[in-house]
Amino acid sequence: MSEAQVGDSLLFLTDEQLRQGIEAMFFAYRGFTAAPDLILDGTGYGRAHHRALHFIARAPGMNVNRLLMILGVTKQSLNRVLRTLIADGLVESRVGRADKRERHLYLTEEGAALEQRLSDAQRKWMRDAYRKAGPDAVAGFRQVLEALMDAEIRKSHAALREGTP
Amino acid sequence: MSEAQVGDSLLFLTDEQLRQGIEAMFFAYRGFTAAPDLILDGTGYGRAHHRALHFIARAPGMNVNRLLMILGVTKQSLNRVLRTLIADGLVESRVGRADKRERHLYLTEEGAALEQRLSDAQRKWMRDAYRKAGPDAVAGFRQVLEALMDAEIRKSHAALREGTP
DNA sequence: CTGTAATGTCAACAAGCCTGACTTATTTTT
DNA sequence: AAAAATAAGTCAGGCTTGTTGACATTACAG
Repeated sequence: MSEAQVGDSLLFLTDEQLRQGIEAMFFAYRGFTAAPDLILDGTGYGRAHHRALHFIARAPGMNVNRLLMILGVTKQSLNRVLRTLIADGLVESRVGRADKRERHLYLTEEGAALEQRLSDAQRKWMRDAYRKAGPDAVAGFRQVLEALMDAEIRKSHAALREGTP
Repeated sequence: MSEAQVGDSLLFLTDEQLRQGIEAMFFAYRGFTAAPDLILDGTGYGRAHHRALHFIARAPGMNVNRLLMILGVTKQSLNRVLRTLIADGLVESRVGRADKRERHLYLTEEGAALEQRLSDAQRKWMRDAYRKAGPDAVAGFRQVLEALMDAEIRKSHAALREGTP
């Protein structure tokens, strides 16, 4: 509590301020997933499917192992999701050229269409929030989020932004 | 990175920038919950228990209905969590004075101790991120989070900051 | 006394995650 | 060429957290 407020930009780090940040993160994440969840309700898919679609759309041709690392789940868990998406014709799995053990993942037209709907809803939400908060706030937002990721996760994130890992 | 600060203040709203924000949110939330999850692993409790403990600690004497609204789950789901916490002596449920139908929730000493451990870990994570990002970034972060919560959720959050709803 | 509200309980079920053990190809190493 | 490692997939079983639906208890209000 009385943590020596040396006037020096430490004042905002009270436990109370931190707690408010934690709660804001909790509520914001709920708001963040609400829009796609609504769409998914009608489809028979869930958040896990959404995440897979998102990252396959993001980096088409990604192999299963890399997707596994990005999502941070077990292959059994991912496989169940992927199996239904492939069976339903939303995702296509192609044998690797260089290494035939690998399967490279692509969205079909139908898969891309669903991903678009989900993505549009979520981006709209994000865009509205960004507009309300303004560009400076957005820059700060991104900085804090980056800092909140741990080192390993940040790598996945960086790899996605570049072309290839 | 090359974060395109062309002053225009609309340039950052490209789909690509929004998508990066969405992904950052996804990864950051994982980092955000990682520390308490580690502690919970040893205890036999899960995130649902953590959330209940958090909000009971935050507003001692809160009744079940209010906690229900804040958490946004069904009473059956919360009840299971609450039942184990009460049975294990981490939470105490007292009959309301004014309205004896209500149950008011309090942490026991043991409950407060666990909540502290969880809270400390999460606050440490948050504090480190805040420090890395700096005060201006934190202000922006909070602004965007507020905007990301939808109206209903924001009410829950506001209710917590005041005394009574 | 009756209707409504707040709370709690039981049962059944699904999503989504996990571990462990194992198979099938294929590539790499020895 | 044989052995080891890697990528992917599969089966079986378990856990947590969420859902519905049906119903009981208690207490307040008219």
